[in-house]
Amino acid sequence: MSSVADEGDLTAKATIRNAALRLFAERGHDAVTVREIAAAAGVSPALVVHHFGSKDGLREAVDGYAAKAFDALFAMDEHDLAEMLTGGNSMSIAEMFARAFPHGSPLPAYLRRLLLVNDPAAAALFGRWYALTGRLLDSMTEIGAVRPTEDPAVRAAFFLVNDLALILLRNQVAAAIGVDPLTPEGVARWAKEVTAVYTTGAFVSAPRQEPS
Amino acid sequence: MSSVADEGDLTAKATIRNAALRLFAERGHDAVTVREIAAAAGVSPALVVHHFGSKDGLREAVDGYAAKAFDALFAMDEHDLAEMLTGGNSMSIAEMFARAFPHGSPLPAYLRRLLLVNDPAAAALFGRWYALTGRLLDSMTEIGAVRPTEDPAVRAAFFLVNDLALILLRNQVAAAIGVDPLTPEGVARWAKEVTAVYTTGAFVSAPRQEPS
DNA sequence: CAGAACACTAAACGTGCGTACAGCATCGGG
DNA sequence: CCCGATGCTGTACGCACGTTTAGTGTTCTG
Repeated sequence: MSSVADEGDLTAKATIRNAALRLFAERGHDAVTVREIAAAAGVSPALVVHHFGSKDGLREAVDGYAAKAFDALFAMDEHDLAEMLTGGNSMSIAEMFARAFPHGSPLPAYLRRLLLVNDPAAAALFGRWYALTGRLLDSMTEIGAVRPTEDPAVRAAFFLVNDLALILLRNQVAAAIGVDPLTPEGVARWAKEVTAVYTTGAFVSAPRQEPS
Repeated sequence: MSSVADEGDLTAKATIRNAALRLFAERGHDAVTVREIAAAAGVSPALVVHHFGSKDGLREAVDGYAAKAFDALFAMDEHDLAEMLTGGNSMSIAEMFARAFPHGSPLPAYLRRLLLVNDPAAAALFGRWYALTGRLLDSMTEIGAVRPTEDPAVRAAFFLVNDLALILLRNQVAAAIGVDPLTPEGVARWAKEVTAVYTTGAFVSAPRQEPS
């Protein structure tokens, strides 16, 4: 009853939404109770229902809020596309995540939930990012910055999936290489190696492709 | 009461475990009830508790079963390591998944769940696969099949993560490129493009690395 | 300044959950 | 032949969940 003002001057509704976003991202929708969300937001459970109609309504509100945040990222993406083509310093989705969301933001983890639970909203997001990746690679191929390929669909999916993998497996990668790959230091170290592989390759030559 | 024999000559206990594995993989532990598992296995809910003690006991049994399946994959991995080095036809984890698990197996989806919820078993699995990837790349570097890198830790993580991403984002990739990447046809198409990028790169040159 | 609208709470309700318990067949060993 | 063990079911219990309801201040508005 006193921690409503914990998050600055946010309204109680926004506080509830933020608490739900964080808890949903950490543990999944099913594992979080309305009472927990209310406690985390410092309000009564009934107020959650009062503002959002039901737990599922809250879920939809959180989904919409996250989608808007990701769309903002997407718009920035579109805007920087031309700059990327001319400037030459490419930027991955993971890099944009690291830049756009301050350390500790629950949004990367929420995206992970969405993608791995086969949420339709995440499928739409993936589709848009896939289309963008394809367009970007096409443009870069036209200007000679990227080698042509027989299978541009798979190449675009490969690039996108590699990028998202860093968000999906963030914790495991952090444990493996000793630095969180979504921090500025981590993303720099990661991008350096990835750029090297994407530019010159890693395998020296291909002795054979398929045995039979 | 009659579908116990639906899965051949399996015992009821194994039938329950399989049903739980499939349901857990599809919808997550929390979203599946003991009554659903029992119905899917064609037994009474009480029998689930009788055989596994509790829902959590069932979860542990399923985890152990899945871990054994993944360990078998891992052993095959170790065995094929030398062959890979000499034969030259490299094999990704995703390829081994496609080979080892027949179409429709719930195990890929279960691995996805394990990684999603930051299960310690999944962390251990990731750690072992990461070590294996690092060893493999080291060996291949020694014999001149892979270019040396300043940051072998990140390179190993990059390769592993790209591989796992195909399992994690299987559905989205299937929707994007029009073929399930964990089927023989899909994995062949995917591997061809990935090998090309890993061998010759995709970017023509690197104009700049980091602006400031 | 009356009164509607709004933000919010305490308490309770009904449902579906995991689980416990008692009992019923079937069967192998003394 | 019996009898403990095993596999399995029907029923019921207690609890935690999402949600409802009734009510209390507090704030806009005419």
